[in-house]
Amino acid sequence: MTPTQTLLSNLAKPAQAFSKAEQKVADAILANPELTTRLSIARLAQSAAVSEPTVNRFCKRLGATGFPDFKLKLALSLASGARFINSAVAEDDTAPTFTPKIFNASIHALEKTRDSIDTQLIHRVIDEVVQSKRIYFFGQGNSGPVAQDAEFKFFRFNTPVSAHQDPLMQRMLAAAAKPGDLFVIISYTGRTIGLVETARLARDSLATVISITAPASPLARASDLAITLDVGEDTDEYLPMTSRLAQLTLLDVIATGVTLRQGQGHLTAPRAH
Amino acid sequence: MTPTQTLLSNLAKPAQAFSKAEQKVADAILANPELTTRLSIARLAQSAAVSEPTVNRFCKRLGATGFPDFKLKLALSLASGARFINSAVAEDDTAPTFTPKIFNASIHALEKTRDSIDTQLIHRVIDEVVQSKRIYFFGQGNSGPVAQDAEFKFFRFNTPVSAHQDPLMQRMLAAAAKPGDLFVIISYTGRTIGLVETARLARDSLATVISITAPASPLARASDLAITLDVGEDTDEYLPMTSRLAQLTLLDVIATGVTLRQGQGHLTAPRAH
DNA sequence: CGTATAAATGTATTTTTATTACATGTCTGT
DNA sequence: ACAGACATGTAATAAAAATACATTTATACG
Repeated sequence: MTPTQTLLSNLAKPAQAFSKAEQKVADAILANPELTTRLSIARLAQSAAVSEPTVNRFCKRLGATGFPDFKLKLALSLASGARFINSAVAEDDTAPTFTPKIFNASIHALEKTRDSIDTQLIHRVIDEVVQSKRIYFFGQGNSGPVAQDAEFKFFRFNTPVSAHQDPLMQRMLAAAAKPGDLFVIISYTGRTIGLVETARLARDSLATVISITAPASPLARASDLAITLDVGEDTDEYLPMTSRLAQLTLLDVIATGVTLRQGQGHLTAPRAH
Repeated sequence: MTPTQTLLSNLAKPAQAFSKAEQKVADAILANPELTTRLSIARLAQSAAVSEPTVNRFCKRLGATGFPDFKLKLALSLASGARFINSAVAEDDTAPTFTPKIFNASIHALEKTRDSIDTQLIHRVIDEVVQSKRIYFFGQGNSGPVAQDAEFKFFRFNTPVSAHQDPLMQRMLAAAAKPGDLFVIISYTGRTIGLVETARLARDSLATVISITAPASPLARASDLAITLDVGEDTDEYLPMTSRLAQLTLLDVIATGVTLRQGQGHLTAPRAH
């Protein structure tokens, strides 16, 4: 998905073994990356106080075929907000520094999701939603609020809808499911045993199960349709989960799709609170 | 914010009064925009079957200073998915077209929020959170799930925390508040009378009230500290609310700030479901 | 319908920009 | 201190883009 946009982050990495002159080039670029994308090799060389071939070699070392290609990749990496991505929140961060980092992490998660969504699958999910007689949104833990948010969103349609966070209640509802019921199960990991069993129960009762979960997870396999979100590893110690946002937006997409399908419009319902 | 990235959309617009040769150029670019960003003016001219100066003039007509600048802007507009930005969801949209639109709207909301956040205020909010003995998150309707999400997030800290969506319960808790209690009230409009009264009640009981709400709203005025989010007008008929995402991310920011302040780390708590 | 005029497009040239080849310098290890 | 490798710069070459200008094509008007 996201291509070779590690450029800027590579640049900033202190681990990079740059030679003296190359470090000067890196510094000059970092001083004003935006500007650099519009500079000629001669001007950049001048502002870094090195020769033109040094700049050229620098570009090639970073994986570009030449200076113009480098500028292109730099511009791309700037556009995608990559300057903060990968930049973990550190112990010594303060509000002005970690705030944009967290927002950028969220933005990045949405961009990644946007670029990896299978729209054909979305189409089929919308089909199922439109055809269903009853919709249940299930989520546990962090995904609970997401399910509840979905309930609010889908409340506008004619189909009865409810959200449930309690595992026991989920299980009971799944066991009592009827054909025409649609269960939308939201789980980041897709490995919560209770939810997987609930999905199986619901399918055994001939209801339809759609999950929003991790690729190749047990839950995904146990579902009729699985929208898989690979938001990223959330490896970073201080960065909070961004998966919720992707899940929420995905549900926005589905709700919008249903609205359009029904041709009756009006997601512009009252918007209190 | 988002700069002059209307380039691609301008290109595709049939209304554009291009001359014959220029239309050929536009077609050639549209046929493969990605590739075009790496082409020389000579090659593009060749593939469009026009002369090089025609391409150059074409670029200038579209607001670029020349061909390289044009390529740069084109690349930027591709990277940011700008082909969909500004484009409202329309009746005849299908999954492949409205999906990126909705994601872009969400991304845009986060970008806007990121760029308008008062980090000094965030700093003070973090102070309050750290000093509090007890935290309540209140939200009604669409903000209910946000409050609940916050509860999950703040659960990791030592301070007792709970989220409440029921207006009556909110009111009761506010009336029974004690100094050292912190009420975080989330409301998009900031005009829900119940919530405003709840805020007053809590302050009368000498508790601290922080709101995440609309600028210059009654709730903002009734709070000790108000983080105001002006996400935008949500004017578009089919685009769903994006404010929740901004609220959620903002709470992420605060939680991260608290974690850093406590110097004990570990937002990397178990991440099930 | 033809001519004048303006607009559009192309050709040839110049200028700018990027790359390459090669020479010089600088560091490393013995 | 010196051989060798590596880094950097100088100068020449090649490529790309922009410009000036010529030619063609369209348009308006008598």
